Amino acid sequence: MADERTRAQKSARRRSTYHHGDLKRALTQAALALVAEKGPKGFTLTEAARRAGVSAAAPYRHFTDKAQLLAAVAEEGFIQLNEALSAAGEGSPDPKNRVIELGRAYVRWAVNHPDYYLSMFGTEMVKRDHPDLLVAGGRAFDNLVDAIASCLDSGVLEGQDPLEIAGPMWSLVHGVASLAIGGDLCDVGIDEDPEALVVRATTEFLAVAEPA
Amino acid sequence: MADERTRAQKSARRRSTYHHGDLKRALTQAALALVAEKGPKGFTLTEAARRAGVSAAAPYRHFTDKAQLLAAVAEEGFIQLNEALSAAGEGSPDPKNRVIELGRAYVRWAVNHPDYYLSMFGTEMVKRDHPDLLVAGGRAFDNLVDAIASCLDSGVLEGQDPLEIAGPMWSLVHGVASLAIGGDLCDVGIDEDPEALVVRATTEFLAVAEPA
DNA sequence: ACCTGAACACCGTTCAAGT
DNA sequence: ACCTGAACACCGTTCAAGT
Repeated sequence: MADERTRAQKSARRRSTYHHGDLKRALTQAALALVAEKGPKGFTLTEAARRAGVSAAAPYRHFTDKAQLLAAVAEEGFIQLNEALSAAGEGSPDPKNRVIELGRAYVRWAVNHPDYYLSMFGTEMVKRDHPDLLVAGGRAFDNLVDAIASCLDSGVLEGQDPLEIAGPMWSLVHGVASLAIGGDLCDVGIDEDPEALVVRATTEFLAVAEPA
Repeated sequence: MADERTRAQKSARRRSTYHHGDLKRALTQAALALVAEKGPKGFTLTEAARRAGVSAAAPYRHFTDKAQLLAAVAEEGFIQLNEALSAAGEGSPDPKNRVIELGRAYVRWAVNHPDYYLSMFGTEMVKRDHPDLLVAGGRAFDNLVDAIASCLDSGVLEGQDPLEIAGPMWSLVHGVASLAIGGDLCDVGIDEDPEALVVRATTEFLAVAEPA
């Protein structure tokens, strides 16, 4: 209504007791903060609504359910991861070195943002149900595929399909990130820094595909 | 009441409508079934109690909280994984081949028991808080370490500490298992069978550490 | 169109009380 | 010692009703 319009426009003064403009964005922001604070496990739709200043039922005007709000968080995670990877890739002109640096940047980002990472690869929702999430995830993955393709093109690595190398490589990198976040490496007595470990492992792994 | 008592004593001779004997075991069994049916996410302490035929408060006589019951499930998972790995190891006398077969068996077990696997590596509880879990996990991991140590001893692989190879190797194998279960590999267009992928990847990885 | 309020069917957990 | 019953403080979700 007219009243609401005004309120929204001077939000700097009036705030949002009346939840005007983009509650959707406010909820996503609140969800992001909550996941960062308490992890994806402690994230609650009700509390996200509370922080956004609306009733517990309000979110259902913008998200079909809790999982969809969590998917929005995960999507933001993939976007940020993608940015971290792009930056790392641009900083490493040499194609093979770039692949290694992508691995390092991936693990670094994951370890520094464990809650995001868990929301991206946890089981609270099924990616398949959230197309935007698949797109964002695919974009992040493409950094790796492109770098490997460069290696193949320039003859630094041998192989046909870059995916044949990208699969194992992603598995390795995700495995390190995942086990590091879970504390599992430490639990079995591996105290090596995860970044160092992934650099060592990817370097060795890539050595195999080198031309003779 | 008296009625219930009678029921307890017969139901196949003795049974446990009266829940006496080992409710702890009954709860663990119920939890196992629930996790297998609905995944660790859908697992509920209340329903585990319901299936065991007791009130929602009863479990607290045997477990401090929900996480501890889930830890019992995860521990059982590690025990079964350990058995699968031991069997695979014994079937492969050649040391290097044994390492590869351990990777294959690991991924196979994980893909065939995704709910167990998720309860073992999910975030519903912190392993650190459950010593038995660390022990069981360590035992499973030792299969890999021992096999790698055999390779070093027999000179099939070069290196100092088996953990230096076991770390990347576990990361790789866990990464494949984890991404396969989550459907992430398929999502980015990698349709290769996870077992085949892990065999290929570990074989290549081990080739690097071969003596010249 | 967007939000509230009240309601429903659940949870995990605690605690007095029973046997 | 082990379990129940009732209670508490939450959830996610739905739906009529307000503006």
